[in-house]
Parts: sequence; C-alpha cells; structure tokens
Amino acid sequence: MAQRSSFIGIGSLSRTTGCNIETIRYYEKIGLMPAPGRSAGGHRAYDSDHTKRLSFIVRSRRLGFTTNEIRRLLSLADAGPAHCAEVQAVTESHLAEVRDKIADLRKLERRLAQMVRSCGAAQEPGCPVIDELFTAA
Amino acid sequence: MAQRSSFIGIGSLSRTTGCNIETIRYYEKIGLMPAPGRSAGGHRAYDSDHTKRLSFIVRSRRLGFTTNEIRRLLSLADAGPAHCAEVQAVTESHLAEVRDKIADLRKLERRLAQMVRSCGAAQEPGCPVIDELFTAA
DNA sequence: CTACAATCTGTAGCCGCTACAGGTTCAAGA
DNA sequence: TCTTGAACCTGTAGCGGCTACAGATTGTAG
Repeated sequence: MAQRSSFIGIGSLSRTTGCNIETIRYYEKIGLMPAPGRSAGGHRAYDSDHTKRLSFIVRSRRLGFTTNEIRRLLSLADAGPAHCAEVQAVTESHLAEVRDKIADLRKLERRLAQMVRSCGAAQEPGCPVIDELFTAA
Repeated sequence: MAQRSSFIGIGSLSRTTGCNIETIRYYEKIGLMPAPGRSAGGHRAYDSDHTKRLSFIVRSRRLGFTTNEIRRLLSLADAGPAHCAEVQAVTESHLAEVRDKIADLRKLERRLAQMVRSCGAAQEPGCPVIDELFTAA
C-alpha cells in the first residue's frame, strides 16, 4: 500500500528546499506553484511533486531567472522533452542579459576606481569626488 | 541688477538634467531635493542651485549609488571640503559592492554558459537544462 | 486537557521609479 | 482681452520579488 502520509507541511517544504515560507505562499499567489491540497483544518499539504517543482524554482532563481522566465521554463518542462531548443533560447537570452549587466557594472567599476584614485592623489582645496559629481559628465 | 527671472519650471529642469518630471517630484518627496519656491499659482520654480544639485543626483545614480548613499554624499558636500575622507569611504564601499555584484554575475555567467553548451552536446532523451534544474544543485 | 508550535489570511512595506486620473495654471496667438 | 492647449498640480496605484508583521486558527506532544 502507499505510504501512510507522504504529505508535508509548508514548514517542512521550506526546510527541504531552502525557500522561506512567505515566499512559498507568494509563489502560489502568483501562480508559479500550484495550489496544494489542504488538511481538514486548512493547512497546506504538499507532496513530492511540489517539492520537485519548488526546488526547480529555487535553483532557477539562484541562476537569476525572473519569475516570468521560470514560468516559461516550467511550462516547457511540463510540455515534454521536445522543447529543448526553446529552453536553450530562454537560457541564452538570460545569459545575454547577465553579460550586459556585467558589462555595465564593469564600466561603473572603472569609473569608481578612478574616482577613488583621484582622491588619493588630491592635495588641492576641494574633494575631487564631489567636484566630479558636481561638474563632470 | 540681477537677471529678471532666473527661475525655471519643472519641465525645463527635466530637460536640462535628463531626469524625468515624476522622478524630480519623487526626489523632493523623499527629501533628496529641497522643496523649491512656488509661482503664484503653485508651480515649482527652480533656480541654478537646484539644477546643480539635481545634476549631482543624476550623475550619482548613473554610478549606481543608492538614494541613501547620495543623501550622505550631498550632506558631506554641503558640510564643506573637509570631509573628503568620508566621501572616499562611501565611494569605496560602493565600489566594493559593485565588485561583489560583478563576481556574483560572473559565477552565474559561467554556469549558464555551461548549461547552454550542454544543450549543444545533447543527444539523449531529456533536455539537459531542464534536467539540471530539476536535479542538480 | 493544556500549552505551545505551526500555520492561516490579509495587509503593508522595501527600492526607485513610472503611470495614470482628474484637476488647475500659464503663456502665446488672435 | 479672450481662448486655447501645453504645462503643471496632487494623489494614488503599480512594477518585481520578496519580507514582515498582526491577529486568528489549527495541530500535536506531554
């Protein structure tokens, strides 16, 4: 016979996935997680599919996918293995965004490092950082 | 004598600083910009000090400073040139944050690039990206 | 049966804006 | 002087991705 009860509460799910409770409920509210069954008293009762899905979501978030991208990935996953190319496309476009962000941040890094250096080299009246922010482009 | 009217409206200020109107009002609300004088009918009237200050804010935002950091920078600037060391500290700490963010994103980049590559090399049943998201850490 | 942990719903807040709606004022041309 | 239309006003709500309550109810071990 099937195990007596393979259902777990939200606290358990939170512990096994590393996703906190409020966030789990939030994912349900925005439709990323399916609404689970309920106990007699109304507590959420999750099964192993929920655990699997939430782990997927958590890992995807750690990779920086937005909830919409995850929605798309999940629907492709649900649709079967025939959609690998589309999954690849989503992943590549996310990778491109990450690379853009890195490029932007590197520009900032260079400019900030330059400003800090100008501070060290300052001897004259004003603060070179403040001056630059007030006047430069 | 002083110029007849060196005051400008919010639209003008928006154009000269590249900061949009709603954002200017928002900066006023959160106390980043001082409340300007008003025309008889209640329209905001800015002078060159406002322009200077808003330009400072805009440039700082482009460098990724948070509004709180900018608040700090502005108060140091207002306090005179004696606080250069503190300005440098704020800038360095922001630079450190930027570098952390870059490091995080580079990790993501590597992992995503690896996933995309695994896609190209796949021949077997499942989608390697989906599989990894479902099972790996 | 009691006590206390776990969970429930709902709402508000974070950041940095942006986007309205529905009103008033300003400035240039006729 | 009057009229139009652009500019401006206040106030509120929304974005994403959560987090943090308050105040009530349920589940469970001793």
